[in-house]
Order: sequence, then C-alpha cells, then structure tokens
Amino acid sequence: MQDGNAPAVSAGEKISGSREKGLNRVLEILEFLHTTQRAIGIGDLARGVNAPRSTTYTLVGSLVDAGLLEMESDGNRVYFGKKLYLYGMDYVRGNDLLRRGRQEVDNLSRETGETSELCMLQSGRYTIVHASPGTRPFRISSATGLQIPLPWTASGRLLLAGLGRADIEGMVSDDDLVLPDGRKLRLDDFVTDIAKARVAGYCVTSGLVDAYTKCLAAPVFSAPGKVEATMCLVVPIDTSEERTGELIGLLRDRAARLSIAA
Amino acid sequence: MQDGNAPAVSAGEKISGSREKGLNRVLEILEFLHTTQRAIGIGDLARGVNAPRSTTYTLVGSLVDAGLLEMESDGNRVYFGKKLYLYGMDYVRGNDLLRRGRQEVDNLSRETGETSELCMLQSGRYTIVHASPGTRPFRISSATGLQIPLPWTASGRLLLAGLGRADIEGMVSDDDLVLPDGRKLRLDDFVTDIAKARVAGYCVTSGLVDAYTKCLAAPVFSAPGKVEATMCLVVPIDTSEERTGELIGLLRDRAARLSIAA
DNA sequence: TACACTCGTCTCTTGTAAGAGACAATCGCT
DNA sequence: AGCGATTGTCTCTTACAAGAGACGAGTGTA
Repeated sequence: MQDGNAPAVSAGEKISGSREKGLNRVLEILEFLHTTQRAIGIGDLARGVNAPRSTTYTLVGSLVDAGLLEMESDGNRVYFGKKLYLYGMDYVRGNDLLRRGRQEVDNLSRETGETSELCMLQSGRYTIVHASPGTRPFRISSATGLQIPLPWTASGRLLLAGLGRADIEGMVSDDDLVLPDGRKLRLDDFVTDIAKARVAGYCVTSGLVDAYTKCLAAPVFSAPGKVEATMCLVVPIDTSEERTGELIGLLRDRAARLSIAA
Repeated sequence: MQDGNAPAVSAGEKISGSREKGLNRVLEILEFLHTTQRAIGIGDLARGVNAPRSTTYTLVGSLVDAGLLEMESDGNRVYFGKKLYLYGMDYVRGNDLLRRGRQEVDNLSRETGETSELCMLQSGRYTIVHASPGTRPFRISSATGLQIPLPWTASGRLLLAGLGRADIEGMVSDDDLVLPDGRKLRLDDFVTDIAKARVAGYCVTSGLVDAYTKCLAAPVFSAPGKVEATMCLVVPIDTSEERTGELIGLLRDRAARLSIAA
C-alpha cells in the first residue's frame, strides 16, 4: 500500500543549485500552485519554485499544451487545468473509500449542522480530503486539500495509530509541534495521545488549532488495524458533554460503516 | 485564453523511437491511465505507452513518491493518486464556470429526469466535463471525462461556432467523421451544421452516437461570441416535438444564466 | 525438471534537455 | 523622456537522465 507517504522531512531538502530534473521541477510547480491557490505569473512562478526562468517557460509551455495547466486570459498567469480535474475525477471513481466517504461527510454535516471532514495522510501530512461546512453562522476554517501539521488535530492522532515511535518522529518536525498560538507540544505527550486514541477508538482535541473549537474524530479502517482515513466534526468548544457524546457515537457509527467494505 | 486546445492531429506523432523527454513520458502515462480507467501493472504500462521498462520504473517511482500516482495494495499495479484529486479540486475552486456549471447540470437532470451534461473542449477534443445520470431506466452512456469525436455530438457543433473552416478541419480527423454505426459524415455538412447552430443558438442531433437517443445542446459563453462550454440533455429519440421544445427552452435559459457572470 | 515468462533492480553510455545568459519589447514610475 | 524591472524568445554548452541490457528471483505450465 505504499502510496505517496514519504517522510515529511523530505530528506535532502536539496540545496536548490545545480541541474534539476524536469519532472521534479514540474512537481514543485504543481505543489506551489496548490499552496498559492490562485493563478500566478510565470516569472513569479520561476522565483517561487526557485527555478531558472528559461526552464520554467519551457516546462509551463509543455504543461499548458498538455492541459494540466491553463493560461489565464491575460496570457501570462497560469493555474491548474481541466486535465487535472479529469484525472482527479478518475481517482474518485476508482476509489470507493473516497467516494463513499465524501457522501457520508456531506450527510453528517447536513444531519448535525456541524462542519464535517474526511481526512487522510498524504505524503506524510495530514490532509483534509473533503469538507462540508455545516450550518453555523461562523464558518470554521476547513478547505478541501488543506494540509495541517499532524499534532494539531484529533485526526492526526488516529491516523498515526499503530505506528512505532520512530516512525512517528519521522513524520513530525519540530515546527509541527508548535501550535498556532505559540504553545509547544511535547513529542512524548503526542505519542501518548496516539496510543490512547488507538485503544479508545476515537479522539477529541480542544482548542488546539484555535481557542474556540474542539475536534472530534473517528478512524476508518481499510484493514484490521490499518487506519486509512478519519471522519471528524469541528464543533464549538463549549458544546455540552452530552451532545459531544452523541456526536462521537454518530461519528464512530458512520466511520465504522465506511470501514466495512473497504 | 490559450489553454490545452492544441490541434487534435498532434502534428509530429513521433515515430516513438529515440530518446523521449521524461516529462512527455509522464504525460503519456497519465493519459494512458485516463483511458484505461483502472490500475495497471508497471510492465503493461511500459508496453502501453511504448516506453522502456527501466525508464517507466523510474518515472512511476517518482510519481508515486509525489502522490500523483498510487501503488495498488498488490504492490505492482498503479493508478491515479490523491494528489491529482486535490489538484483537481483546486481547479474546480478556481473556476467559477465549472463549479456553477456542475450545479446547474445536477439541477437540470433532477428537474427534468433526463441525463444532463456539461461539455467543453479539452486539448481539441470534445469532453464531458460533468454528467448527471437522470432517472430513466436505461442508463445512457455518459461518464465524466469521456472524450468523443466532435462531429458525433450536438455540443461539438456549438463549441466550434465562430471558428473558420480551416480551424475546424484541423480539429477533426477523418476517423472522427465516421459514426459508430459506420456512416460517414461529409465535412461540408458538418461545417454547415456548425454555422446553423451558431445562428440558432442551440443544436439538436438525432441518432448520431446511437440510434435511440437525441442530443439537445445550448452554448455557454465566456465572452460575446466565445463559446466556452455547452450544456446538453440526452433524451430518447422518440421524445415529442412539444417536450423537446420545452427542454430546449429550459436548457437555453440555464446556459444563458451560466454565461452571465463568466 | 526444464522452459518461457514477468518482475524489480542495477550498471554504463550517450543523446539531449536544463540552464546560463543575451536580446528586444513592454511596462510602470518619476 | 529617461530609467529600472519584467516579459517572452533565442542560442549554446555540458551535466545528467533516458535508455539498452544484463541479472537473479519468482511464477506458471507442460
């Protein structure tokens, strides 16, 4: 099942100089566009991925021809293209878990009115694969494709369940342990949390990503013991014990349902 | 607005021999997976894109590491990966027309019960960008991402509106003019159809792709005169004149609504 | 047991693509 | 008008990736 889950540290980190393989440059370009989330000029792009201008022009040209990128109408800025959308839909079609997971998440947020998300590991990082906003007046931050440090989330604790301490260390950088408000988690505590979450079969974190929400998560298994994804709910931090319990029950039920036929 | 709309003939066609650029190989690999629509062994993949085995292993390795492809659990076969899905969602988010178009198509098929589609040009080919099945017992062929020769479709006639005869010829191969049942269209007739569709503001074709359906299409404009997409309905060929008229009216209305804010 | 495969991994060579840099054309700002 | 920054295109060199092919291990079948 080796997928794109390389250690987040990305090893060499490449001093950037020297000749870089074209394909790698392309991968960096795509990743860069993914982070900027908007069309960008080719010059800026070259600077952004730290590649020579001439090379960038050639590569972007190829990608535009292939339809992976599209040129904005101003004839300068580029962003993702239709072809990537089509490939993405192919992925969804070939992936039962994702297809059904999206459905369940949408249902869940409609039924509960809370923000609901489907999360997975992607290249060793926690990724919100699908999100459904819920009906609360305050829109809680949660965009599809968003990547967040594992230790900030309840889902992260579940996704790492079953891994050894060494593996966990490999996937968590020092920066990841620093919360948005500046507090720093201890790695030991994080490892302990993971073990606890594993036996509990769910996980709740309060006020980690921000001070006003808590996050409830339940694991989705692809095989006994193997956590493939998590479903989670983001609720106001003052949600009552009782309702929190209900929601966790519901969440675990739905997550278990997803696990069955995977 | 130059996007991936290169002429379908693909010019050189490359005799395949010799050294091929890694990036191009990758693009072929992606396209190949898109046509097979399922995971495939690396050996077969190499054969399929007609690339050396050793090269294919290296490239697939990179793509899997990057998360663009994922290795099936059997450790041999590969298919599209999560990252492509994420990039695809980025595309949707950055593309008002597509986002709203998907919505309208879903609405339309729910309201009418007929199969509805959003279509665009992609790399010079007619592409079903989004499809919603409708409620009829017979499921009409229509999968997202499917690519069909332009002359087979009503949408194709609208998408080429405004192009000169030379451009049209460039985008249509001889094979494209041969219908699934073996009949061959004359290029002149096709060009005439396009002109007619343009002034009419909609297009209907009967029994082209198969003998039992007709296809109603209306244009979506991104700028005055520029057809960016089409919405279409696929209905049984014996649908009454009256209902057909109603549906066309509805279709044109929705397509026009899409055009406004583009 | 031998045969004909496919698979994953390696090594070595050489054709070529990545990159440096120069260029004219625009753009924006005093 | 004058200046600096940016944009798209081009040429030339050489570092290096694509490819050929060999290898042993595994798999199926006669």
